[in-house]
Amino acid sequence: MAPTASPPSRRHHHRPADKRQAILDSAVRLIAHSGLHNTPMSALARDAGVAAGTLYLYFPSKEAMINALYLELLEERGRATAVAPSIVATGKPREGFEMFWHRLARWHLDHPEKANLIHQCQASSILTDETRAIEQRMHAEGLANFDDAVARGTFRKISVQVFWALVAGPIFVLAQMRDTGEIEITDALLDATFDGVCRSVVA
Amino acid sequence: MAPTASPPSRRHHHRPADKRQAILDSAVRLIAHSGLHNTPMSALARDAGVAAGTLYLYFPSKEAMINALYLELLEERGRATAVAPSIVATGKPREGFEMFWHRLARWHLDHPEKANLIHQCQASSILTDETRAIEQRMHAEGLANFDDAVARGTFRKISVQVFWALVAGPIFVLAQMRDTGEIEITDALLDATFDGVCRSVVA
DNA sequence: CGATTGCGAATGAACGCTCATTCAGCGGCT
DNA sequence: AGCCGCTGAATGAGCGTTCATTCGCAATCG
Repeated sequence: MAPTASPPSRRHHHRPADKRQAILDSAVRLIAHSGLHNTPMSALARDAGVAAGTLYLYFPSKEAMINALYLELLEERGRATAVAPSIVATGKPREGFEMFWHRLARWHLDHPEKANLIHQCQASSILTDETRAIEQRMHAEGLANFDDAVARGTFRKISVQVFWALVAGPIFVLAQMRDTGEIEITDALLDATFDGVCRSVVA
Repeated sequence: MAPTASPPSRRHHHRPADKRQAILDSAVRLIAHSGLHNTPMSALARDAGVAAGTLYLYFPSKEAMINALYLELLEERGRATAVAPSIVATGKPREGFEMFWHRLARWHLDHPEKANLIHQCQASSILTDETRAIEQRMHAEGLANFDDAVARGTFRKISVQVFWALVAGPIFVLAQMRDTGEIEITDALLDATFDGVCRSVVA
């Protein structure tokens, strides 16, 4: 059944290769295309090039797999949007913010399938309480510098929640419009949006 | 099971009462609670006080039912947020906008189950092309006055898409945070958000 | 005015199918 | 040989959907 070229087998043993990652990659692609609940484990296994049973060597259940995948995507997005502390620390917090926003927007637009999966997970009721708790912790970390920035007068005096809503909300809507084919994302459109976002939160 | 007083209107036979609406109401409640795909038709029928087969007298399939429900919710939201033309026509477009925004926010916050269902439908791949097309038509109607308002200098010169992203995005994020119990919505929080939105789109 | 009949609405048990999950066995490694 | 990662056919629960049957009412008949 081995279809395409097999990877240049890991020397020493055939280890639990990056099979796990292959499974997750397939999950992202298929679920973004067919939906969380129209993607059977069998299809997932076929696409990843493993047997159905193999999935259960890496994840205890479909639900657990989705939850793990969700958290890994959040982490990946967090890494992709992290701004070096050096930039924040220097007197250019405004630039740090622009960097962050553009990275967040870019991530959602460059990885439509991953962004879509995050969206599906949030809407469906598949995420466990534990996952939600971990997510909130990550979110809190990511916005740790916010209070400092407000204190320095970088941002207007608003709560973190309002800040996040004003900053991230527009990105999510743009991403969704793009998914439905309603719009094409251009640099001009992004810049215009960022301009609006700045007016709403920057002091 | 007949709950409220039935209108005496329909002469001739016992007509299809508001059974259809009862089904849709149950759908909103159960789906918001258990998720689109963890809500079997059987549970829906039980909650609505009808037999399983009855559902198929009103809708040809589950998918068709969801699509119909989705469109009806969009219409309801459209009606709830519509601003009288008289207000728009008079020299107070700024007030018209404030009215619209607060109504949109209120609707999402006062009807968490309905808003949640809309969200779930958009994320899942259950909506048909036809439904998406109708939705876009409705959306275009709703934003018909936008160009005029820009011409009059009410709003900054931005595209409709950017406008919608900046205006609605924050509301969706707030609603989602509220659903997960992350925040409690207060008038102050809403006002702060609206203030930010105004800065981003109002000239 | 009561009995009878016609008919569409409503029922709910049954059907077929899909899908998550399991497990007995296989093949290659050391 | 012994181990281990992996396989994939088998399992059975749960779901959407169907349809033969029943129900309730109104018009018609005696």
